[in-house]
Amino acid sequence: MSIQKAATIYDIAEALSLSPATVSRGLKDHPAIRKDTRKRILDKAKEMGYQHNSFASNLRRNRTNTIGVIVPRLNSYFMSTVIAGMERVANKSGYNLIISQSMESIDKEIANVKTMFNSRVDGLMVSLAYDTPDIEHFEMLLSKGIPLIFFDRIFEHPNCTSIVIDNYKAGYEVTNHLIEQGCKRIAHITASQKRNVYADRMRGYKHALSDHSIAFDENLIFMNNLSDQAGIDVSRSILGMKTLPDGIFSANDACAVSCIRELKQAGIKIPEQIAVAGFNNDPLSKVIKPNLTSVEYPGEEMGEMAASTLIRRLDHLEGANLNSIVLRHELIIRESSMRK
Amino acid sequence: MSIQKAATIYDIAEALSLSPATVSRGLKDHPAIRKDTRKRILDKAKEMGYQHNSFASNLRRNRTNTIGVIVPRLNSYFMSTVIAGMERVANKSGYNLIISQSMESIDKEIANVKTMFNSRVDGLMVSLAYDTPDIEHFEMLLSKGIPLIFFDRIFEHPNCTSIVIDNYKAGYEVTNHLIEQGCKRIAHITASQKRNVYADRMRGYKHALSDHSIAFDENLIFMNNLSDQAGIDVSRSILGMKTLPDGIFSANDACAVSCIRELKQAGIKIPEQIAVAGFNNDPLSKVIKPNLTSVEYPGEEMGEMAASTLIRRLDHLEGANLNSIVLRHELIIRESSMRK
DNA sequence: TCAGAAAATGCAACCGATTGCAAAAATATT
DNA sequence: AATATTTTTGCAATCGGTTGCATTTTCTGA
Repeated sequence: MSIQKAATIYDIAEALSLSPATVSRGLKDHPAIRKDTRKRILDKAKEMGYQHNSFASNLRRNRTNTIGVIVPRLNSYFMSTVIAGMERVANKSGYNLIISQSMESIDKEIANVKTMFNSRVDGLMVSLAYDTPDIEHFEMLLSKGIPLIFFDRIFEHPNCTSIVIDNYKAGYEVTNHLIEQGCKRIAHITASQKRNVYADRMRGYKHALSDHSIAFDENLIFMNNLSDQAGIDVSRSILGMKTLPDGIFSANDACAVSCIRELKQAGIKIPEQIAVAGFNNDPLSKVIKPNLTSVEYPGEEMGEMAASTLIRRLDHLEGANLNSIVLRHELIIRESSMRK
Repeated sequence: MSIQKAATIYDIAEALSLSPATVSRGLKDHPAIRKDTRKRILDKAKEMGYQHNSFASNLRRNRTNTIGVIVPRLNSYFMSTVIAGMERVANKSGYNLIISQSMESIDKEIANVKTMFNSRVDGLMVSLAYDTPDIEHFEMLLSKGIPLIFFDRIFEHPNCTSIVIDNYKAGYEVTNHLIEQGCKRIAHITASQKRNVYADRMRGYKHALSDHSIAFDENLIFMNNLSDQAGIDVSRSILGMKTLPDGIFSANDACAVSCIRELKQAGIKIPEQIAVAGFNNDPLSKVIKPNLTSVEYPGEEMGEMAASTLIRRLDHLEGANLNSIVLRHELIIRESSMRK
């Protein structure tokens, strides 16, 4: 296997008796280059198999054309959908994506930010870990003017754009729907209240209860990591209660699904005895029997929005100073909560 | 927001009346630097908030510490699991991951390879698109000695390591199992036979049939993109057949699941009338009723393997010249195929 | 045909870290 | 104390594009 050295603009310049400067300009669409000169350069470049060296370019221009992404975990349907959206937009605009996961740990998140910073990303898109208390660890980026965008699990900050859905409203709608179906004791499964997504949904839940004069009951709140196992644990707790709840609102679908399975196994009728609703509209929700009521949540669009907002900002285009973008959401009512 | 300029080794050198060369060496553990000098350098670096500039370094060393990944699609459970594994390993070894998706299109795949090449990735990990006919578009990497690793959807090549499972054997096992459950007319849903994963599973299917003296029937083969919709289409075709098949082996779970739903809706009893098996052990398989028989497929491990093999090769370590790594798989038998 | 304007190209200094080799400083040897 | 060794440090070139400004070439119009 012969390893050939890459052709540079110097090689092209020499071959055409031009200066590297002219070649550099010719390779882009710099106006001060004659059309035929540009053509000669382009042809020769192709002939010599020239490939642009981004590092030299980055070094000089102090830009990397790389965008960092930090997410809690990659292996969820929602998150991979978001990333797919980001990738599409970034790629179209000539940006690369560097992706890392915090594994829901603040320490790993801090380490990731440092890595991103050292990699000189042009901008960063972040969805926060469960227990991240503040965003001090992003200060090094902000102080250097590197744009930071939060999506889904956000943190309010004057210099950062956030892409979210209205979690409060969605939480309200879900709870309201369950109440309308006759539920009076609605359990809520949620996660760290440090995160807006969970805190807001909970607020919506509480508000809907109070709007229907239902007293909030601390014992009906289950706070965990929303995993399959957590769903099983919650179900067991529920089954051990003197009075069963008649509704469950889970802050994600995975947990709701494993609840349903566990409860069904214990002979509980869904939705007759307990109506269940989840969140995210994961593919699972259409497969579980009974089909799971959930909130449709535009992951791909969220990713696209985050990326295009960031890129607009990087390219100094207009309309990039928004502080918050709220995407639509939709309550999808299915059998798991329908008592007619 | 004040934007401060980054400190460079020149700044440190000046502050300590040293040369940039010494600082550069001091920042690493170069043996020819006195301990106390190194300490002074390190301290000053921290004090000045020095951050290593990888671009200058990359430019000079002609390395990027970046690994490219090209996958057909990001938004599947299996793929995001693979990527999670890769990310973990890469991150631990100080490599970044640049990820892009081919959307199952050869043209996009070619474009992605070019981007990766221009980004000067140190190595590339690829799972091929459906209809990629050859790997000519990777030649530019290979001729430059850039390591290329295929995983899952591979292409045999003397210079490339492949990470796979034994798809032939798995296909055989699934089919054999269905036959043991009494199936005699087994439909097979698969995708482009250009891809090893599908061709091998099909070979296993055929071989199992012939080992049980069951004639291969062209009409029982459905070739499509294995999407939800494809599953629905296949189900309709099946329902329109004079003689129904009594078994279905789908090359992925998503398609198997949508088949089951469609068939159940048409009143077909699963597994009594038609036994069904999928592939991948997607979370869906444990939720669909009846639970879906499938093949467990170690995504995370595949990702870890691909990344660690590549990194070993980049670091010129031993044991990195393997041509093929075959991971374990396991047939998980569930209700959808159990006729006792 | 020639001055002057406009267009095209070239010069040379960057960007910041790396590294072979030379030079200087510190230590050891006689 | 003078010389030979061993450690440390510095010089300067290099990686490959980019870009402000100067210079050359081409084009206009009188």
